[in-house]
This record gives sequence, C-alpha cells and structure tokens, in this order.
Amino acid sequence: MNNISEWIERFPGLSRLDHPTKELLLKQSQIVTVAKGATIFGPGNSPENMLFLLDGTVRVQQTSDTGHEIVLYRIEAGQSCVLTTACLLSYDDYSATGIAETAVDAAAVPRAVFDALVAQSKPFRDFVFAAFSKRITDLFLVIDEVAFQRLDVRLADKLIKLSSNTDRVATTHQKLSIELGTAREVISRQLQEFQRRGWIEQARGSVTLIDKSQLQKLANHNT
Amino acid sequence: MNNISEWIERFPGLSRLDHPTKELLLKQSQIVTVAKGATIFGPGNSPENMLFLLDGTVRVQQTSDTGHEIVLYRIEAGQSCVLTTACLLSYDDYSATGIAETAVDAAAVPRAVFDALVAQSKPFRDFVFAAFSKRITDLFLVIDEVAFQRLDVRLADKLIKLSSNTDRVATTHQKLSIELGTAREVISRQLQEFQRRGWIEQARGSVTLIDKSQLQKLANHNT
DNA sequence: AATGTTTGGTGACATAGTCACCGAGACTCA
DNA sequence: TGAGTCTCGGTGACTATGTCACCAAACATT
Repeated sequence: MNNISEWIERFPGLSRLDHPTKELLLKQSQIVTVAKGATIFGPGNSPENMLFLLDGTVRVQQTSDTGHEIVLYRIEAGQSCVLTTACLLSYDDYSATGIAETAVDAAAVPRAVFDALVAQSKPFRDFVFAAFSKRITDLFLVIDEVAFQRLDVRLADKLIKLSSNTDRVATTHQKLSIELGTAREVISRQLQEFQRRGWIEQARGSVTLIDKSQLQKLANHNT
Repeated sequence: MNNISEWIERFPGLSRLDHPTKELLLKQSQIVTVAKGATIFGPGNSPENMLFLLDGTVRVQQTSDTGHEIVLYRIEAGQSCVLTTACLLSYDDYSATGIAETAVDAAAVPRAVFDALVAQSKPFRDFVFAAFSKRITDLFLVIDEVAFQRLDVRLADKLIKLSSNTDRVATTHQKLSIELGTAREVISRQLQEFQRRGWIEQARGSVTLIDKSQLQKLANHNT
C-alpha cells in the first residue's frame, strides 16, 4: 500500500468530506499496524483511539462469565469501529474483545479529533451513524440467529461465509463453536452429519466444502 | 406533569447544555402523546423524529421471519431512543418494533434538529453517545443471556425485574415467552416448577411471587 | 345459554448442550 | 528418537430446551 496518506479515499462514506476536514483527519491521525492475533481492545483495555481499518480484519467477540464465547461481528477493511469507540467514550464496563484476525493496518483517530469531526462535518456524522446502524443491525441479526435459528442452518451458513471464494476453511471445531456460541461437541456431531451426507470432508484443522450448493440450500432454508 | 416546557431538566445528561442549545431544543421539539399499545416504529414505519421519553415505557422487540419474537430492551422515562433513530437515519431495513407499553409522553425532535444539536453541542454529543453505549451494552447482555444462560435463571430474573416493588406480575405465559425469546410451553413448565417449590403462585394472567429471595438466589446464580 | 377467543396444560418427540472421558496427531525438549 | 505434553476431535449418557399436536378451562360477546 503506497500513497497511504490517501487512505480516506478508500472509505466510500468519507470521500464526501470537504477539503479542510480531510486535512484535519489526515494530519491528526496516525497509521498503526497490529500483529495478527493481538488484542486491540478488551475489558480493562480501552482504546484511546477510533480506528479506521485499512487492511485486515478485526474479530469482535464476547466472553460470558460462564466461560463461553461468541463472535459478535467483524470489522473489515474500509470500516471503522465506531460502535466500540463510542461505547468506550462514555460507558466503561465493556465486555467485548477485539482481536486482530489477520495483520491489521489502521488509521488511529484520537478521541478529541473524532469529537471535532463529528461537530464540524455533516458527511462525517452520516458516516458515523451509518457505521452504528450497520453494527446494530448486525447485532439484531446475531440475536435472531442465536435465539431462533437451527444450528445446522447456522453452521452451513457460517461455513460458506468463512470459505468466501475457496472451498477450504482452515479452522478447528473449537473455533467454529465460538463463531456460533455453542459447544465443540455439537459442532463435531453436526460436521459428521454433513460429512455423512457427502457435503464436506474433514481433516485436522480444516473443513473442505464438497457440495456448496447443498450447504447453501440448507443455509437459505430459514434465512 | 405541569411545567412541561422544562422537560430538559428531567434528563440528567441534558442539564449541562448551554442556554441557546436548550432554547433550540425546546423551541424545535414538540410534546407528543402515544396511546398504550400503539406501535411507535416498526418495519416500514420509520419514525421521522427522535423521541425523548418523558413518561411511560417503550418496549422494543424483534420478530423473526420464523414468527418468533423476543424483547430487546425497554426505553424508560428519562431516556431517548437514539439507537433506533440513528439506525433509521441511514440504514432502513430495521427489523425491530417499538411498542408503547404504557401511555407515553415524549418530546419529539426532528431529524434536522437532532443533527444540528449534535453539531453544535458537546454535552449533547456526550448524551447521544452515552445513550448509544447503554443500548449496545444492553444488546450484548441479551446475546449473552440468550446464548448461554439457563432458562430457569433467566425467568427468575425476569420475574423479579417485572415485579419491581410489588410481588405480583400481571402477564401471561405467552408474554413471558416473548420476553425471553422462547416458547410458551417452556415457560408454563418452568413456572410449574417454581410453583412446586413454593416460590410463586399462579392465576390466569398473573404470577404472584411468594418467595422473592429464592428467586433472587436463582437469578444471581449465574449472573 | 351458545359461541368464539384467550390462556394454560400435557405427552411424545426432536434438537441442543453438558459432562466425563478417550485416543490420535503434533510439537518440544532433552 | 523417545517421553512428555498439548491440541484436536470422537463418543456415550444424560439433561435442558424447543416443537408439535392436541385438550380443557376461563373469559368475553352476543
């Protein structure tokens, strides 16, 4: 990524900012790099800055006091973690954790600058509220799925989403169980069932999708 | 409620607004009344205004495409429905529904005024982000409960919260099942178990809490 | 009193989560 | 290279929760 100072243009919602606002954002922000696997924020570890993701993925998940975990959503390149930041601006006991799923490049915008931008620029406000909106509808979807969707449907859906363009997902049963907020054994059994039907093949640490269309059909069934 | 023009003072977060901002907010807002049971917003029914609740309660719930329902959170007097509003400012396919659980008095602030206030007043921004924060942590809690908490614990907790100061909850099994996003039969059986233990007594359309301390103990068990 | 609606009860069954344990692969470190 | 250790996945037995198809009593309406 050369010409990194032009990162603003990579955010569709920010391209409409007026020139002085862009200047302020560029000058007052700092490009940071986070190693894969690092914890970006978490309980007792408030981020001082709002991040605009230039490259990589941040996984936001929650750990219950019973020790169970569930993935809430992901922040991809071109998105910002407004939700998290805004929460930390006021409330504190934030139970979610942000983990760099890959190496991450991001523009860090200090709290005060964020506030100034919200004050001075309508396009920036729109960007912020749109980001909020996206996150919140995501959360509503998570609630809906956890509460009402069948596990086989959710697992099929998750496998397809994780595979994106390839047909191999490098993950463990344990990780899949955290994706869906369930237990490893449940995932193991469900994957066995998928395998029995010839939809997938399993190896240690990976799942190969043999018949995506069948998985898709199941995933769509109640979606 | 006389002296209704002074409603701003009832919002702790808004008392710090400077005078001109308060003026703007008072002049540009309108007091509205909503009848009990009315739908305030819902799919295909976007609110044009942001509401500041002066009196009453709004229940926000979601209906799954499978027909299942779950209560997401409540907006009480002294709170605003920023979350909902902000969502509607940008995204549209908002699946949640807001229902006046009691008769509701509220100050309605048009979108444009909301935007102006966010731009001009730091205390107002703080108020807005604090409100966001509260809602989002609420949602995280809902996800945690739905995914990981036992139903008896959740039901005990809900009964205590719904009873507030009295010891009688006027509700049906059906309504309780929507509170927790489960099925009526499950509630019926769980309430029978509570009754068998002598913790509650049931009548058609009501639950009387006999032994709150035991219920509380169960509710705290995994909270 | 006849009727329809709401509320709650029930048994049988399907799905999902929990617990305790096992064994195979992979990695480390002498 | 072998022993210890860790990660990953498999399994049976059991419990908890959700689903389905009913039923009956309470209540409201006429």
